[in-house]
Amino acid sequence: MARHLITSAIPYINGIKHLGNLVGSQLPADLFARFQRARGNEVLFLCATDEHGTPAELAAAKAGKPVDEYCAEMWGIQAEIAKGFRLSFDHFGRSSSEQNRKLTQHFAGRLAAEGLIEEVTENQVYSNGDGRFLPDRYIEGTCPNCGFESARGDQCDNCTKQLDPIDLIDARSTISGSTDLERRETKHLHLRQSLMKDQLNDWIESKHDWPILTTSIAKKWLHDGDGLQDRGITRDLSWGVPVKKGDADWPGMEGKVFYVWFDAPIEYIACANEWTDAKGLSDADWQRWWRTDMGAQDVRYTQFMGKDNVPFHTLSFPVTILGSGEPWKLVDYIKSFNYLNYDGGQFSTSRGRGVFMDQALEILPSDYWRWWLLSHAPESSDSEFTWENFQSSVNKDLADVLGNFVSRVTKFCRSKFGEVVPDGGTWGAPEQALIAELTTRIRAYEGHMEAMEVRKSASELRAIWAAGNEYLQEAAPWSSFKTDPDQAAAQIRMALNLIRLYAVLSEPFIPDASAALMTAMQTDDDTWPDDVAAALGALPAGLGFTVPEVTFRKITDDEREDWQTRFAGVRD
RNA sequence: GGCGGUGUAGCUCAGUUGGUUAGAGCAGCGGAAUCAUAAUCCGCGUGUCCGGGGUUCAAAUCCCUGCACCGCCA
Repeated sequence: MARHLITSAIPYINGIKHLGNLVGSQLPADLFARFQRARGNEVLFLCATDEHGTPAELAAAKAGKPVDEYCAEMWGIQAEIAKGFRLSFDHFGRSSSEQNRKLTQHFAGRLAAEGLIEEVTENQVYSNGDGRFLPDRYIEGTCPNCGFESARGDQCDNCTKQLDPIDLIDARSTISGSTDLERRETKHLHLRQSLMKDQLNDWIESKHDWPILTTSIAKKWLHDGDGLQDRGITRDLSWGVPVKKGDADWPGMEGKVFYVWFDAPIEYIACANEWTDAKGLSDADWQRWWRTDMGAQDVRYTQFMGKDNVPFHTLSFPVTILGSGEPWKLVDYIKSFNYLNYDGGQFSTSRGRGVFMDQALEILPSDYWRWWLLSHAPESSDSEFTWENFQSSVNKDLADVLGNFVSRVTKFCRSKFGEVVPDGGTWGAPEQALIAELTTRIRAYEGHMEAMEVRKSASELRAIWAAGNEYLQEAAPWSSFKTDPDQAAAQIRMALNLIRLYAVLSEPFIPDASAALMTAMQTDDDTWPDDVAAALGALPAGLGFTVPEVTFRKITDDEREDWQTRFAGVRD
C-alpha cells in the first residue's frame, strides 16, 4: 500500500476565495486524495489558512476586530465552505497555531546554526502616527518623477518608475493617512538562499516528469538576472510568529516576527502535528509522514498550487527543508496550475468580479462546480469560465450523459421487472465488448488520475459514462423484452451494475452524486474495479434498489442569464 | 522597460522527443431509436494551426522577426 502525503497551497485568511483559487489547488488536490484513497492507499491530505501578515491586520482593523479573533472567525468560514465543496482534508489547520509557532522557530534556529541566516541592518519607514514600520506598498505620495499623486512607496503606477519611499513628496501612510513618517534603522534576518542555488538547481534539473510550468518558473527565479536572491524573512509587525532561535531568544530581534512566506509553508508540517493533537494521536503519528528517519522514507509527497505559488514551493521552502540539515520529507512532485479567467477577464477579489466559493454553493450543489472546474482545469494554459460553457457542459455531461443514464435504466427496470435487480439470461457478445471497452478505458482513467492529468481524467470518465448509453442503445432491452424477457433481464442487470461502477469511478469528481447512487443501488461495495467483469456482477439478482431522484438537474437559460448579470458586478 | 506565457474548427481546448489526409467535447446539419431529465445512439469538419521569413526530405511542432492578448517584476 502506497503512502501519499498531499497538500494544497494554503489560502490567505482575509476573505473568501473565488473559483479560480479553488481550481488551482484545493480542488485538484482533493481529486487526487480521493482517488488514492479509493485505490486503497494510505493518504494524509492537509490544508490550512495562511493567517499572518499585514493584510490580515488591516482586514481585521477594517472589520473592527482584534486580528486573532478575526482570523479565528475567517478560519471557521473557510473551513465551512471547504466542507461545502467536499474537500476531504484530513485536517484543515491554521498557520497561527502553536504547533507552527514552535516549528517555525525551530527551523529558524536550525538554519541559523547552518549559517544560512544573515542579520542585515536596513533603513525602513516608520510611521509615528501608526506606531509601526510601514511596508513600501502602504506608503503613498506624489511621484517625484511624474507628479502622479498616488504613487506607491515601491513604484509609481503612472510612470512605472521604481521608487524609494523616502523620495515621495508628501508621503503618507495608507493605513492612517498620517504624514508623520521617518526613516529608522531596523535589523532583519535574511535567508541566504543564494548559497543553495546550485543544490536547488541540481534538484530541479532532476525532475523531468514535473509540469513544465513548475520547472520553468523555478528555473527563471534561479537564473534570472543575478540569480536566486537572499530574502528577508522577518518583519516589524506584531501579528506573526515571534522571532526566536529555537527556544532561545534572538538578541536584537525583539518585537519582530517572521514574514509570512517563511512560516506559511512550514504550516504544511505543523498541520500534521495539529492533526495528531486534534485526534489525540502521538507525535510519532505525524512524524511518520514528515521525517524520513521516523517512517516517512516510503511517503510520496505531492503539492498542488497555482503558478503564483511555485517560487515558494520550488525554492524557498526547499531551502528551509534542506538547509535545516535534518531529515525532513522533501516534496516529490509539484503539480501547478495556470489561472482560470472569468468571462473575458480576470477573477478579481478586490473588485468582486466572478464567482466566489460561498456564492457558488448558494446557487448550485458542489458536484456541478467540481465537475466543471476539474474538467476545465487550467493545466497547460490559462483557461476561461463562461456561463454558456458552464451551462452546456454541466447539462450535457452530468444531466444528459450520466444522470439520464441512471434514470432510463432504473425507470425501465421498475416498469418491467420492479425495483429489484432482475434474474435470468446471460451475457453475450455485446456485454463482452462492453467489458473490453470499459477495461481499456478504466485503465486509461487510472493512468491519467495517477499522473494528475486532470482534464484527461475527466474526459476519460465521461467516455466511460457514454459507453453505458452506447451499450443500452445496442442492447435495446426495451426491444428484447418483447421477445426474450430473460435477455432483457441480463441486459438491465448489466446496466444497473454500470450505475454502481460509475458511482465508484466518479467519486473523486462528484462525491455527493456518487454517494446518492450507491444509496439508490442499496450497496456499500465501493471496491475499485481492478477486474471489470467481476465489478459488473457486484449487484446480484434479487437485490433491491430505488429509483433515484433526479441526479443532476439542468441549468435553465433564465438561470444562466440571471447569474451572468449578478456576478458581473461588484461584490459588497 | 525587463522577463515569461499564450495565440489551433463558431465556443472551450488536445496535439509527447518535428513525420502518414491536424484532433476531442460542445454548438450546427442529417439519420436511427422511443427505455429516459425532448434525454440517447450513428454519421457529417473547404480550419491561411496569429502574420512574415528561415532550417529541413518533412514544421502547428525548431530558429529569427512582427502583431495581439495576458501575467510577473520579490
